[in-house]
Amino acid sequence: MTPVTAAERSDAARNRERLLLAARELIEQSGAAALTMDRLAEHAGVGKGTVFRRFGSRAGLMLTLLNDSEAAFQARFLFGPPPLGPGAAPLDRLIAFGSERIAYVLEYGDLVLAAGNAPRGRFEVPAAALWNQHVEMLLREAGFDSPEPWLMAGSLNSTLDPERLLHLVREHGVTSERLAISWRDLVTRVAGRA
Amino acid sequence: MTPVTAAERSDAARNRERLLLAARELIEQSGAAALTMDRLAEHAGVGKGTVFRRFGSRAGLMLTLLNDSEAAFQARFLFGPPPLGPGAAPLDRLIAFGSERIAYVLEYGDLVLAAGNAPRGRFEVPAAALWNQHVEMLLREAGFDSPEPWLMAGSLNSTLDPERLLHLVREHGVTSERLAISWRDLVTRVAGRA
DNA sequence: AATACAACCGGACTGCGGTCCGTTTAGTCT
DNA sequence: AGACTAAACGGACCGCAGTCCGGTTGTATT
Repeated sequence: MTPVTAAERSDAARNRERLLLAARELIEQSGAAALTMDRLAEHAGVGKGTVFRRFGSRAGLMLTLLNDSEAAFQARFLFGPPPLGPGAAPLDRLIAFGSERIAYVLEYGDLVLAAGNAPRGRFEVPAAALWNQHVEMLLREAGFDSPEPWLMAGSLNSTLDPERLLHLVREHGVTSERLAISWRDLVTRVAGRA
Repeated sequence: MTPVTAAERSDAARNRERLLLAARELIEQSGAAALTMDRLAEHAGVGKGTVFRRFGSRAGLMLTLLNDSEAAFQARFLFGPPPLGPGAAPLDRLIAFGSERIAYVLEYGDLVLAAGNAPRGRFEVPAAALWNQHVEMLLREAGFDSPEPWLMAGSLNSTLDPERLLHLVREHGVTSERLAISWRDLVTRVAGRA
């Protein structure tokens, strides 16, 4: 295989694996919030510069750590079984999308939070663009007619902001069930009949 | 006058004034994003410790700087003339609330952004609780019946998140008019008839 | 195997927000 | 006025994310 973009050097690949392994170990021990780039470099037996060359920033590292689960989530709402995936009624898919997203955020908690402190805000992230597009598509399919469908999709998505969800759960004891109910209520009113 | 809580010492009061003046000067020169606590201390001719004792954190400083305009905004939606203040139909007040909030966020831009990086997130801020309460009240008055009115109010408010609004305006050229239209569309669907 | 070079490495360095604590000072009491 | 004390002061200090650059190493070429 001769890739168009030059292949990654072997020592670089080795260090990337070391770093990801070390990161997961440290996070398992003390949580993602306590993970500092210095400690990660030390624990992986690597210089600090290497950490930043690989991941760009702390948020980039967290994004990389979340990559697999995020890809799995995307695969489920794009191609998976109903009601999340194609086949169900658009409104049902929308409701399922919110519920699953809420569950995802609660499961990965601190990791998602730390990934949110990206340089140019948390809106440039490719994943966010995909969610927006997906919600917009479902709105259209549900017969939604509005002057600003793209902004409406963004509004609905901002409702699922990890910082907000985790704040409600951790500081106010709100359950994921209540969050899901509130989401269902919201999208039902916006997109369809009561 | 003999206040219950001990009066502020004269040197403390003098330094607070100095700091606020210096902060406004520096912000006028280079914008709020470029304001560092070290520079502020130096420009005010004061130790760094003093800055933090007064305002607690950078976010606290920004909040203090916004205090007057925030109080004015609150007075307008609580006691001011319709359609923002009491007297108009609840749905119209809700629509006006969003428009005015959008205008406020765009006017104070970086200041609001910097105030948002508070210690325990941007949800503990007293002002946020008041907005929530206000939106929830207007929803009830509009005949809104839902399993989770408080969460719904929070969802609607999260739509007005400064980071999101400023991102849309600055990176995507969205106008405040379009944002206001989208808000109107959202709350109309949630709270009332089209 | 020797050469050459691009990619990579590491850790010292910077600037930031925030803390700590020994010193100074404003207000009060005698 | 002089003494006392709680409050305020200031700047050295810390841990952090992120940058920089002189030295090193993998890899392709001959």
